Amino acid sequence: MVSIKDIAKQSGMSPSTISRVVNGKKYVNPEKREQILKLIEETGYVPNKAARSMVLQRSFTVGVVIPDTFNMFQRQLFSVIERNLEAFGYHTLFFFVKFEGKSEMECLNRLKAEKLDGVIMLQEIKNPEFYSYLEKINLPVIIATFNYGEIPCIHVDDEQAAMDAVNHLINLGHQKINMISGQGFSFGSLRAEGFFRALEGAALPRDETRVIYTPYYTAEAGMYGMREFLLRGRDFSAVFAATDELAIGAIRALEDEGIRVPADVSVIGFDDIEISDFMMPRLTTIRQPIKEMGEQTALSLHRLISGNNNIMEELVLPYRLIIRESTRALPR
Amino acid sequence: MVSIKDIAKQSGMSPSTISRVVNGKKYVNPEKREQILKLIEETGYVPNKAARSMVLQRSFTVGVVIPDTFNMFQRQLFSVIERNLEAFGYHTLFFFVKFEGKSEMECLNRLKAEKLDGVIMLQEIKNPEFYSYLEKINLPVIIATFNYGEIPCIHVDDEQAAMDAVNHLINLGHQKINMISGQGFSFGSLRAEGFFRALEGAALPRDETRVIYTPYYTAEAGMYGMREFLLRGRDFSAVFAATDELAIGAIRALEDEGIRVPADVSVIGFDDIEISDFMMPRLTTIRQPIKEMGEQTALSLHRLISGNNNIMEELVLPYRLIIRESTRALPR
DNA sequence: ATGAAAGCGCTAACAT
DNA sequence: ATGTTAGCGCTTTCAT
Repeated sequence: MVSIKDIAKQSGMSPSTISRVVNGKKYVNPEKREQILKLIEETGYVPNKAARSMVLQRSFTVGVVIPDTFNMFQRQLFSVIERNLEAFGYHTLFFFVKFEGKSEMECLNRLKAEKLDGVIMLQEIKNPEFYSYLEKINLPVIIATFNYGEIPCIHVDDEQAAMDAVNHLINLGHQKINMISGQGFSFGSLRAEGFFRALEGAALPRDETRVIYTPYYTAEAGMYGMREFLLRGRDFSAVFAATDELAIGAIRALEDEGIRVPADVSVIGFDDIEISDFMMPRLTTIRQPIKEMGEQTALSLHRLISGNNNIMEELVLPYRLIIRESTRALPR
Repeated sequence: MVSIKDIAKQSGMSPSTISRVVNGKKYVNPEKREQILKLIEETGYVPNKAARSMVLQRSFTVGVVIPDTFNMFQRQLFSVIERNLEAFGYHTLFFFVKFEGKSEMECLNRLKAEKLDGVIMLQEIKNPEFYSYLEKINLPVIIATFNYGEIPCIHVDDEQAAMDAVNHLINLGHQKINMISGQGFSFGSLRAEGFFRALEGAALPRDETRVIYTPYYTAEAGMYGMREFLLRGRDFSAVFAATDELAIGAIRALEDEGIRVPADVSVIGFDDIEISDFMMPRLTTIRQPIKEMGEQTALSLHRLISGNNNIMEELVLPYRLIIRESTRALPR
C-alpha cells in the first residue's frame, strides 16, 4: 500500500508538502504541486482514512441510526440522505437497530468507537441515556421524522396530517372509520391522536376499539390487523392506516374476504411510498416530502458540524393529501 | 473521550495490560482482569476504531457495493447480509454506485481509503480495472446475484429459472409471450436468454421484438415498457417480467387499459419480493432464496478473510417457482 | 504476568 | 515555501 512517505521519497519532498498538496493548502510551489499531483495519480495513492481520522479527531463520516426493519418510506429517505451527505463530503455509516431494547445500547457503543462527525436518527430511540451521552460528547444530532426532547428535528405534522386524512374520509360521508396503527414509534400514536381529533371534530364518538395497534408497520401486520377487525364484525366503511404498507396489507385482507376497495370500504394510507401509485386500486395517502426532508436533514447536520450557529430547532415540513382510487364517497 | 491510557492510569496498570484485557488475551491476572473490566464498564471506555485499524492494518469492516437505485430484492438481501456480517464481528460500509460510469471508479477510490477487510458486490461493475485492483491489493471479494470472471460468487441460475418461468406460461397454453427486461445488469440478459430458450423448447419463434429492455428495473419502468407493447398492438397473452417490480408496473399499465390480469393476460415476475404476495392479483414469480443467499455471502467472505482456504468458487442456489394468482391457463 | 517502547500514516505547529 | 517533529490511540514485540 502506497503511503504519504512513499510519495515523499519518490518526489524528493517531505511528507508535509505532500499533505499540503493533498489537502489543497496554499504555500506550495505550483510546479512542485503539479509534479506531486502527477505522482499521486500514477501511484494511485489515496490517504489512509484511519490515520487522518486519528490525528484530526474526526472521521468525516456520519452515522445514520435506522431500524433494522426499515420500511420503504425510510428506505427512500435514507437514500436521499446518503446522497446529500456524500455531496458534503461525508461517508455514511449505518447503524441498524433491532427491536430488542438491548440493541439500542449496543448501537451506542458502536457509535462511540467511531468518532463520528454527527448522527442522524431515523430510528426512534427512547432511552434518554442514549441522547444524554451524545450530548455529553458534544456530537451533533439531527432527528428525522419525529421529535424528541430538545434535539433539532425535521418532520411533518403527523397529527395534523392524520386529521386531514381522516377528514377526507369524513367529507366523503364516512362515519364508521377504523384505524390500523403500529407500535413503538411516536408517529403511530401521533397519527392515532389525529385520527381521534378528526372524529371529535365531526362529533363522532371517540371509540378506542376502532384502533388496532399492530406490532410492526408492514403489509403483513396490516393484513393481520384488518383480519382482527373483520373477526370483530364489519362495522366500518373506511379505514385509515398509519403507513402505506399497513394499508396495502389491509386492502389485501379486505379483498380476500370479497370486500371491495373502494366500493365497499375506503382505505387511506400515509407516506406515499413509490409502490402506492401502482397498487390496485391506487392508494389514496398523505405524501411526506421525502426529498426535501432528506436534503434538509443532511444540510442541517452539515451546518451543525461546521459550527454554523444559526441552527434550526425544529423544521416542520408540509405534507400533501394525495387522492387516488382507494377512497370513495359512502353510498347512501 | 476516555482512552486506553486513562484506564491504565486509573487502574495503575500499563496500557499493554488493558489492551490484553480488552482483547481477551491470556497472561493477565484474573483479579486484575476483573478490576479492569469493571473500570471499563464504569467509564464507558470503547477502543478507538481508527487507532486499532491503524496498527492492525485492517478495519474490521467490509464494503458492500450496491446500486444507488437498489430495488426491493437488493434491499432485502443486503439487510440479511448486514445482519450476518455483524454476527461475524464486521461493520458494514455501503458504497452506493450511481449509474454514470464515472461513479464506478470513484467508488474504487473510496474503497482504497478504507483498508477494508473485504468487499461484497451487489452491483455489477463492468470495468475490469475495478476487479484487477482488488486483486492486486489482495482484497477478498464475493459477488452476490451474478458472476464475473473468476471471482467467487453466489447466485441463482437465472437463465434456467427464467426458462422455468416461461415454461410455466407455456404449460398454461400461452403461445404469444412477451418479456420486459431491464438494462445494465447481466441477470437481465440471462433471463432474456432463458426466455428465448423456453420459446425454442416449445418450437415457438424467436422473435426479438417480443422483448423490451427498459432503462431500469422499477415498477415505473415496467409500466412504460408495457405501454410500449400496448402501443404496438396487443399481440400477447402472457408476459414475463425480469423482476417483480417490473411486473407490478406492467400489471398497472394493463389494468389501466382495462386489460385484466390474469383473465386477459397472465404476468409472471422474478425475485418474490415481500410485497408481491399482497398485490392484486398476488404475483406468480420465481423466488430467490434471499435469506440463504445473504447468509452464504457473509459466511464465504468471512472464510476468505480468515484465510480459510477451502473456498467455493461459485455457489448456485436453488430457486423456486411460486404460483399465485397472476397467471392462468389460456382460455381456448 | 506485566511494562516500556516502537510504530501504524497522517497533520499541524514550529522552525527555518 | 518547505522540512522537522510530535503525537493522535492502539497493539505488539521485547524485556524483565
